[in-house]
Amino acid sequence: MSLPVRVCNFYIYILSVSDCNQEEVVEGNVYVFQNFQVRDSTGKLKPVSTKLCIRLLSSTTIEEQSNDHLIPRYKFEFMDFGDINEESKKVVGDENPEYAIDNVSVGTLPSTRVFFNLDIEPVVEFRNRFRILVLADDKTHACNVLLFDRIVKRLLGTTVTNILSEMKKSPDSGSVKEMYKRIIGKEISAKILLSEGNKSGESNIYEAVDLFDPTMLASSSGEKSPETNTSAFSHPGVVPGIELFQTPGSASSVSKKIKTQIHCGCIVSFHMFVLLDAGGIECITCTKKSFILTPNPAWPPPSLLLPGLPERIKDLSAKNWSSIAASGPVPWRQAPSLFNPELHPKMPSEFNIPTSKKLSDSMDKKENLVFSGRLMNGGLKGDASQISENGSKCEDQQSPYVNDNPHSAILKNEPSSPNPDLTLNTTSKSEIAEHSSISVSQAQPPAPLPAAANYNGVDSFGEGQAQIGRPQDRNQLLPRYWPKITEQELQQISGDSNSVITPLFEKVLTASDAGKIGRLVLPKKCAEVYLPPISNPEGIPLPVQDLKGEEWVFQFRFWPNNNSRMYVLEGKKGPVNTRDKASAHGDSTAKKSKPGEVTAQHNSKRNSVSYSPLTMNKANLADSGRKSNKVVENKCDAKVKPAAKPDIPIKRKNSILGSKSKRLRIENEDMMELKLTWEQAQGLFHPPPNNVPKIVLIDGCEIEEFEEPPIIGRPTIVAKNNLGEIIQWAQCEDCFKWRKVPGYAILPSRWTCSENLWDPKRSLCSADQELTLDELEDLLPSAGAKKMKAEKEDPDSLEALEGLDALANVAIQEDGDAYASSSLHTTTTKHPRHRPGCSCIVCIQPPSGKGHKHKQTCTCNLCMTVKRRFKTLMLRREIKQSEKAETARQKLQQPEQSGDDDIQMFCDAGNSSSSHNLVNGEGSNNDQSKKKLSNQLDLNIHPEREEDLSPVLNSGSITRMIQDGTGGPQKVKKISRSGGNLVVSQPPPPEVGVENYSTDVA
DNA sequence: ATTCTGCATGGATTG
DNA sequence: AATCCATGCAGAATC
Repeated sequence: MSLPVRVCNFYIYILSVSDCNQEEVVEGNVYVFQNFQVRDSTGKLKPVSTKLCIRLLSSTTIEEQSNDHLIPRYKFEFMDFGDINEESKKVVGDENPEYAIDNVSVGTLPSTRVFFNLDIEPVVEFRNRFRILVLADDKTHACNVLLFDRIVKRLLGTTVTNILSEMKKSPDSGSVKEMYKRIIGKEISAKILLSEGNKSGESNIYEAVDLFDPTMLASSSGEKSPETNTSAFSHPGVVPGIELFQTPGSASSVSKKIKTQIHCGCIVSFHMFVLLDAGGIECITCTKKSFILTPNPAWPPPSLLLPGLPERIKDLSAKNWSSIAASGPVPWRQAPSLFNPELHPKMPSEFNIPTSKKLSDSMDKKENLVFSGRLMNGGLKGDASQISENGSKCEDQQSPYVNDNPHSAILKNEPSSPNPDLTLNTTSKSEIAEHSSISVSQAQPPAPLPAAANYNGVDSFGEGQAQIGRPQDRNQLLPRYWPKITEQELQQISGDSNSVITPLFEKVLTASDAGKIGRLVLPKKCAEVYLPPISNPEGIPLPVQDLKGEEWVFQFRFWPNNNSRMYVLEGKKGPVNTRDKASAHGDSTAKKSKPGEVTAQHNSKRNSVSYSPLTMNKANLADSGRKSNKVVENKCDAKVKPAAKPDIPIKRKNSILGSKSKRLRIENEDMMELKLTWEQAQGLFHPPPNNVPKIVLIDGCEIEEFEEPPIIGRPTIVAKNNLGEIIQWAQCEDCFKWRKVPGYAILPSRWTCSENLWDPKRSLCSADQELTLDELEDLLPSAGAKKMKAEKEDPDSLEALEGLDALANVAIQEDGDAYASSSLHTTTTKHPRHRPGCSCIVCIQPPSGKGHKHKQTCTCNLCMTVKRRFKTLMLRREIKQSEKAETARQKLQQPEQSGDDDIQMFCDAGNSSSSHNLVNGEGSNNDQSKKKLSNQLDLNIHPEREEDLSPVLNSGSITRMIQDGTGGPQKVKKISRSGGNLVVSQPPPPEVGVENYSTDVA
């Protein structure tokens, strides 16, 4: 026995241990040898290429050094098999060349005691090189073997290395084909190690531990081919082929593959063929041609789904087949057992073949007809009971599954049981072609399936409606991801198209999904089960078709996360771009198609508040996958248009509050505040004053489009006074008394009597209410009654209304609570950003909610700034707009004309109360007026920017200033609220001549 | 300054 | 305890 022994930092080997107790010497351990001979090495078959060896004597002492970890345990010198085999031929005498080869070969052959750290790159490369995959044939048509170089050398007379070299030199050389011809049709005897399963008849998968060319090694092998009478490659319609490949990762992988004829002259590579039902293999191209005719198409091969195939190939070959090499010649069927996720728990997923498990399970019970199913390459199954030849369980063959995919992890623990669902009573081959790729994948049907259920793409928990497919493996998903779309909805979606939509999963969009970041987190299992497997974090483009047939392209990718993956859809291409352009003006559209349904388009990259289930459908998966990579159809329940930024079609749901996420779980109080209907939410928004909406028609829906952003205010009851003028009745937040305010007034959400600037007599809660109960009742039917009715019908409405106030209040107070209490209108800011050192009003005032109320006489920096700016503003405006002001005054004298709303509004306000006379220009010395104005002013206003605004100083223009928080003419479309069940203040009508709003209602 | 990108974090959920 | 995943965040890239 020869053992490599490390001596003085180089390796020699022990020539003889005959006189020594060799049991003490174990390969891989470190010993201290004493009293031994050193001599020149002899012989050609030696484990290390050193010129010296030692000879152990009876006096040799051996002491193990168990704790010496500084000495490497192994040293490897790699040679090509061909070279070794060549050398082995030169040896004579009692040196057994086979022994030599085995002794230094990789894997777990009987005489091999060489173990590799499989993670070492050279080892991986070595193990993946120089082998030939041969499609052999026996009665089961399911015999695939892997030939190593030594066999190849015997069969072909040359090594795989030489073949590769020749291929490189002359790719079109016919010599390679000639070489193939020499191997095709050969009878090869396989040395089979019968497992217990083989003996009992439970398994027809045999492990070939060695192969022999009977013509060359007949004498050395007493084995007889089990199928000597069967033409090894005689299966009709299948021309046998071989594939020879080298480590793809070592260089440009494609060029290193020797592609060989499979049939009909097609060229395939290892990753591009499909196992035929009847046995044998077929190239992808031909498979595609005949796909529709085959009963059991698998998931579209990755090469069809993934443009970025090379990465997959690389991983596949480098990681998976390496184990094949390690196990020596084994039935090819078993090879993919290396894909056992248990063995490669962190290996990126390569295959997503949900079919494999099911088919494999079933076929296990069918004498391994598993391979008669049309499986994609790799979708194979070995026998878990297979034991490596040396008696130890081959660590690379433990898994019965081929799936090297973490996707398959979901399958690994599932019992292997026959599945009656597998009965393929194909009623329509075309349907099968379109369905089976996913539907067959269900390992455990969610409900007992009818015996011999028709497998036509319609599973049991569908209603059997044609054209509506259901994924059969949804149990792999958490229930919350189960598609919940109804059959009717599916039918609707399918519409006239002949496409079959199979809902795959749904996900309720989270805030981050719908956020402007444009990234949708996919549930891991959903992604791994239904979407093409990806191995590269960059992912793959994933075309998604929306309901209108427009195609989107998301980037389906992942990033590492806690030793796992986080799958996301991000980015977009396609129709969204045009939509972006179309609405790239900051439009914010809210469209009401019908009550309760809203389509929100908000292109300004603001967060959409829409949360909706995202249903991923698989429509014509197989077909689309082959033809256009159109893999997944994205569907939303509501008729929605994709929001600009999330780029995910979304629908608005009434509530998102059921989310499992704690971050989305809002406290009860907040829930109440947010529990409002669309109409109620709309009621919060007051159209910008003096802003005549444009009516636009979108999809047949009238939409009021305003140039100004809406104002969030307190709902009021709109009525008319005895003069027919529009007024509003507002309820005090504190005393609940109703106060009359001008029709144009827009009140803050938390409005109280003290803010009743129009009627000082009733600016205290102690003042009596103008309205009698009867009058109030008269009013309520027109407005409040609706509200009350709504409340009666929906107990939540009251809460919702309260919520409205709260929401409005929040909105109003957001930018400065110090002013909210005394402000008539919410203020917004044009200030783009408040940087450190900014001296704007916002920045110099205390943080929101912490400021004190500023009295009229306050001379703090804030107030002085307000006054100063206001004064400057007024001066500039007065000068510049003097002519228009004159015109305005003229119009003031013609109250019935409402051509200049701003002036009207100003005059109304000015005349409505003697205490609220706004002053033209410098005349704004009335404290209260100033207070009011200051409260209404955009505190960050830049007078220069205001010059193009409303011409004169008036409440309307001021209001506009106040509301113009975003600068330019940002359009805000507001849904027409006519007929809404919530009466809110209407856009301030161009009322004129309202002398005194404190006049009692007639 | 804003957006994009990749990753980290930690609560929620599952096994 | 392990895993999922919603979201935050820092740095890079881009506007």
